[in-house]
Amino acid sequence: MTNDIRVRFAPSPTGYLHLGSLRTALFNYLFAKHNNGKFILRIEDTDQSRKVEGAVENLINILNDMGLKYDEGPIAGGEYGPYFQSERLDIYKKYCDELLANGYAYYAFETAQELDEMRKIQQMQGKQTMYNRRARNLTENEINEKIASGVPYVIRLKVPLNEEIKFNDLIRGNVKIETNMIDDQVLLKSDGFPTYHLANVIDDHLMKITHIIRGEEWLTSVPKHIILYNAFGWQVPDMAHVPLILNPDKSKLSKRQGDVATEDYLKKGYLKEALVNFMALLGWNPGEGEKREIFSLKELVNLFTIEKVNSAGAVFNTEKLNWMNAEYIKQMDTAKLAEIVIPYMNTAGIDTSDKDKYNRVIFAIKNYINTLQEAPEHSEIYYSNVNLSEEQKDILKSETSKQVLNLLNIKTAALFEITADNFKPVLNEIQKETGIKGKNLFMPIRLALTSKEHGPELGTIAYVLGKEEVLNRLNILN
RNA sequence: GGCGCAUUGGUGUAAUUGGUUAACACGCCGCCCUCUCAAGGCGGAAAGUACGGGUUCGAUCCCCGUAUGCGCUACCA
Repeated sequence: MTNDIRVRFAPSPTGYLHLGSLRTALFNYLFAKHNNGKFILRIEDTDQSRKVEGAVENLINILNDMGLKYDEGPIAGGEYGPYFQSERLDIYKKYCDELLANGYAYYAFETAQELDEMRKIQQMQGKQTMYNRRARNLTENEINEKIASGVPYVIRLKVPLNEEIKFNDLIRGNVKIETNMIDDQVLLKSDGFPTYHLANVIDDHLMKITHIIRGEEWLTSVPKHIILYNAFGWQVPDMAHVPLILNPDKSKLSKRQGDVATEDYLKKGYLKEALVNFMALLGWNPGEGEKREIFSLKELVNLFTIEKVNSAGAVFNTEKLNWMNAEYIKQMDTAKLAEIVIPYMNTAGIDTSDKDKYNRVIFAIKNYINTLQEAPEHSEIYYSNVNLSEEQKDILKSETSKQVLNLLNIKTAALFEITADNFKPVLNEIQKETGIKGKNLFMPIRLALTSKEHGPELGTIAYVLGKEEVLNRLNILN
């Protein structure tokens, strides 16, 4: 690549990784890796009131967990650190002073209450709510006096009036906004911390970010950023605003309508590979006749281009996720599956210490589960005692049932052991010898072995239970 | 309210630089397999591309308007 591609994922540490953020991170990662570029993690922790303990560690862990390893960032380090915005305060201050000196920014002294009132009045008048830019008219003396007497202040962006800002979004094409509609955004808060707008422009430039890929919610603030880039005389990076992820009712994906944290889905037993695969296809696809749906991270890296990202929001469809997760589970090595399912089994009170049996259980349930969390319920028949209802007992009391079960008992006892495929022939023998077939043959056995009308084929059930347990369950009936 | 963005079956998407019987996947329905439930195999219903105007010999694709949805409208990101 001629010039090095550098992108960043810049979350604020909220304590968990929102699915929308996951996808933004994923797209950044895919774009970087596809272009042999660098993927940078930067922590946007400029809001002191929203600090969450341990959030950053968690974020880093989950990102790594998902396979989205960053090249530069907290802990990993890099040439352009620090990667915490809270540790870059002096940098922001310096550039802010530069803006002030060159007339691109100005001091303002309104209190939060005053601004609230201003907005309320504007609202009542049906006007657009924005700062009325009145501090632009303060004289130098007034400003100096206020600062000297310790009045708290912020620094605002002096938005050029009566202009039109145009930019080209890699996903949406041309976008234009009148500067008169743009607020004189606060750049530096009264606590000395920068706002997102200031910090992100400075950091992206200093960190040599070439492409900004972020959520659609930022689209309307791009002009503010462009004004800043221009004020500094910096080149504006390319931008791509990815569509939002939506609830089934098309509102923005929110907690109220289900889980939104990546961690929640991992906990529920969705595989990270499946989750990544699924999220990638939300708002993006390789196009051009590509018929596959299942892609590894590596394949995604190969195929990903920003131009193929959609511009409309995408509904998060849990049913498709379930299907995809089931696909990954089916393809997974059984031993590996057995291992990662253990915690789910143990929480559900299933003892997995008999490894031989446990592995047979996993083999049997592999095609039945969409998520790891569903494993215990499908394993129950192999571990819990048979518990028949009165109705089921009646079925077993019938003449044919007795005949079948007695014969099965004898024939099973005669087997050295039950294997994956020697039980079915036994059933065939019984059918031949007794003339009983179909439901009358199989259902009594199914009930005797599991006390359930539904389940895997009997050969599998018997194999999982093993000879001893099959005989146990048959004998309990007597 | 203002500004911005979006709009292909229920959902996710596809459709060479405007010309296709509008394709694929999930879901749904049916059939096969089968003792049952899944899985798997086969097939089906489901959009004429939000609506209305243009441009064009011809628009899912280009332009305008309307509607709807979403986003932004903080000393939050």
